[in-house]
Amino acid sequence: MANFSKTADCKNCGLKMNLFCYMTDEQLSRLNKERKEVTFQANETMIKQGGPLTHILCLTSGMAKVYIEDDTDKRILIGLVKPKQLIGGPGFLVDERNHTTVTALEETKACFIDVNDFKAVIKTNAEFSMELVKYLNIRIIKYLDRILSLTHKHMHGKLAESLLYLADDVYTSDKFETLLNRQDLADMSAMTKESVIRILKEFNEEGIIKSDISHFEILNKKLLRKISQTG
Amino acid sequence: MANFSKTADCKNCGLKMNLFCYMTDEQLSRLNKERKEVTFQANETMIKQGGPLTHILCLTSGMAKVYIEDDTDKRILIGLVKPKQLIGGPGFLVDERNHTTVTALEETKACFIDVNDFKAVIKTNAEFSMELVKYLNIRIIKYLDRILSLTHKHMHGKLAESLLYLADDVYTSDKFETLLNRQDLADMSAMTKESVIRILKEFNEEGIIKSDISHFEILNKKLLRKISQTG
DNA sequence: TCATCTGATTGACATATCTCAATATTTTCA
DNA sequence: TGAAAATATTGAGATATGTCAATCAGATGA
Repeated sequence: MANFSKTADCKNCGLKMNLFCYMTDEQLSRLNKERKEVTFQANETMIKQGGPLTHILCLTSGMAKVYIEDDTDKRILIGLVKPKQLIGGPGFLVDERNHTTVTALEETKACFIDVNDFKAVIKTNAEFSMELVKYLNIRIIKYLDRILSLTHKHMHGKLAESLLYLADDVYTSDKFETLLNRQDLADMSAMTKESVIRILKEFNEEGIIKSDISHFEILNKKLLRKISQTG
Repeated sequence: MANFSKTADCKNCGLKMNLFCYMTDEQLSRLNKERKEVTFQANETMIKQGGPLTHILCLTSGMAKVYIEDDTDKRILIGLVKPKQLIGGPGFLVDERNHTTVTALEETKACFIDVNDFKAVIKTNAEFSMELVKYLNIRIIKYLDRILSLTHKHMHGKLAESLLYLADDVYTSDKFETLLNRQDLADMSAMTKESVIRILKEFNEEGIIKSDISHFEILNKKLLRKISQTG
């Protein structure tokens, strides 16, 4: 199992930044000594909203989807998590509960970091604290953006935005294969799976994308961006 | 003009907490020496989204409304700010820009705290950093909640939620007078002002509230809560 | 290989919400 | 005070989106 490590490419990449860069060697090695790696199977729940927040998770392999849920069956997929990214934060120092549900999309490994170890680092490492504040602010900006998009954009715009997110931020390619199903795309875009299907069909007919069940290719990105912005 | 001060009642009240409690006397007095107080008239823009973030503002009197806007005229009112509360955070340590637009609802005074002074405190005061992380997490939880509400609730539920927010969090009374107009209520609830008017009328007819243009009284809070939850 | 199950697709229809225009009311300010 | 401007209200009609049920297609497993 891979150790937490400082990586060179993380300081300037927004949400993808690796907070561990800012830990001292000593802190990092303590974390590496204490942490426990766990393997989740596809579709397994890694974190359940409402449950106690005892650990922060850091993905080491695989991919997971992060949801917020309400009392009924309604939910929003707020993002996908990739290796090196942290999950399970918002309740930290607040109510020590999880505010998201995280599910493994495929076989996924994650390390459990005790929140107390995390606290200890904040207390003694101002550099790290600054980066954490930055990380949280990036998240806030992202969510504010999400509020605007999901409330004011029409279906075409919302779905276009989701596709761009997958291409640019998740799979970093305009051609990708995804494990997300139609309902997941719907949950990402705050619409129904039937609407997703209909608009995906339109996008295909208009030559904006080329997609089958799990394979997507963006053919006219400029137009897709425009739809995302004006939609 | 009142100085920043530690107040006894702020440690356990979520968003209303006063971060200054966690500063050392020295830090607080430095902040008090450096800060500049400015008076804004009603409807004046205090912070403009997209503009440079050079200062964090702290309200000392009055009230302000916080919006997020997109390229078109669409916007969401994400909250009201009262004295002692901070405004203008999200771009801090990220892109040093403002991500919200803040407008004075009435004559409002605010102190400008240089972001560098703010940074200096984080660097040297772990206790304060912890509280800042807590504060940001509370905000994240709030926004996640907002995403769910605004995307999945129907108009009745969204408006009920807005009214409860005003009564519980802003005016702390089930009977209140507000400077918000119908458009503001609409922007808060992600709907049109016409819809706000129609549903307000329904709520009045059903005896759930009693309202005229600016005066509101919640008569059946239990039902309003139920509408907010199931709506 | 077939039966079964799950997810994708399609279509018809219902409805929540917005748009726009007309009117009424309130506020502003000369 | 009265005219003008801004805001609130109402109604009719348009439309975006959801709902539900039927069908299809691919995956799974005995």
